[in-house]
Amino acid sequence: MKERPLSDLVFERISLYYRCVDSIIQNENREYIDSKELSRILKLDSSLIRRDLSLIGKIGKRGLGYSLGILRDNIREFLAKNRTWNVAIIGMGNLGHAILRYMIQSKTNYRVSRLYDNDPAKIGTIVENRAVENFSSFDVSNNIELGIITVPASVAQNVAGTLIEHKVKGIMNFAPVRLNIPTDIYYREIDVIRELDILSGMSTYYSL
Amino acid sequence: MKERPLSDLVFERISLYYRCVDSIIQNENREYIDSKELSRILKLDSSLIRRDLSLIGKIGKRGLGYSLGILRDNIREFLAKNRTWNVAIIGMGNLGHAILRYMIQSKTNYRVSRLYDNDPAKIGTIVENRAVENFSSFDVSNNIELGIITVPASVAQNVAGTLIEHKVKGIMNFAPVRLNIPTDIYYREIDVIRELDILSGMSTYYSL
DNA sequence: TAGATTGTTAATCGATTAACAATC
DNA sequence: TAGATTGTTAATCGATTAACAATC
Repeated sequence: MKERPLSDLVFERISLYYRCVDSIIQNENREYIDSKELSRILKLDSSLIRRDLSLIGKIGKRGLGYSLGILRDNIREFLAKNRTWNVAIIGMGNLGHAILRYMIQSKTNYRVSRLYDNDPAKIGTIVENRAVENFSSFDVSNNIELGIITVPASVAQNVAGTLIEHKVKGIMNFAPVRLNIPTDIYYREIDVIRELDILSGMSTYYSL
Repeated sequence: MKERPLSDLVFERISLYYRCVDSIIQNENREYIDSKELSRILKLDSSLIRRDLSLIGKIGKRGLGYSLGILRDNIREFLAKNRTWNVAIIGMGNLGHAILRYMIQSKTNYRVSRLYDNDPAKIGTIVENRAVENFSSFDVSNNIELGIITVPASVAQNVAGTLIEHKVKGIMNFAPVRLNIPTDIYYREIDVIRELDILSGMSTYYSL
């Protein structure tokens, strides 16, 4: 494995460029966009955008900017969005349900192919055409590459342990706890309450 | 208003300390924790933790560490979690519903006091004891301080415009689009698909 | 007191921005 | 060609880490 020459921040921004470029292609009929306009839309320095994009390749045209189509295709390849990724959701409470439905309607390259829970009342039920399975039957042969954890905080580390054993490539955790994940498995955490704490904290601090 | 001496990163970490300390208080019966142990749990340098906490006050005890109770109380005050914040959710699709239920069950200092949508079929329905209101009737007198946007990307900026007019303090946006928000209103964005893109992008890049 | 850990300043590191030669 | 914008390197800025005096 490569050492880590690119920080998480770079991937965060590149995924942002993708979303932005894709949206422009969907909504406008244009050929090119330059780093100055991307800078205006995304509020990032145009130098930073050019440097980030140059990591993907020399995909710009000097004097013109970036072809929107070429830009989208190259970022898509860089982010490995040209293929389908199999995703499992572990924890079929409200949040798990909502994420499942959201992902179905979003029509992305992520396929939620398995649903898990450990509640006997939920196991075997069908949600959006998928049977909820017992998490203890989680297996490599499922071909799951990404796991979305939507279980309570108290059991999230255990769930992560199983995902790690089965060598998923990435884990997205919605439980309000920092999980211990080996560095070769990529990890993201989303905590809505913490986000609200940040908003209320900043707003209070700066209004004093 | 103060200039911005503290970056968003500081607030992100302080909210993390709160979650961690609160969880230890709930689950263990201990008096003190030191920066070295917090460092181990959160994987942040202990110097950074001490510097962050010193922004809140001289709340540690040299030789001993930090009293968990004092630590929690001080962070709670710093983040303005000692009082209830009135929150509105705009967009009562799957995600809006899930967030509402999640927030009710989490028993936090955030009260979801208003629900909005613009779909006539939803307006007037009752969800978790709250009537869904027409967003065009959104009003300052509602006393809403934080808005959670769970509408489609195409209308998110419009919704934000109304929230801005009514001077909410903070906006949390789940729509996959970067919103234009004045700097005196605090803004956070959560995009599940982008998070998956980051995971798959990092995992692919580093496995080459 | 001796041992330990904080609070804080100085040093380092890494990320962003500015500048500009290359080139479409 | 002239004008414009990229791609890239050097300069700057800001965040993190190391070090240590203060002190519980």
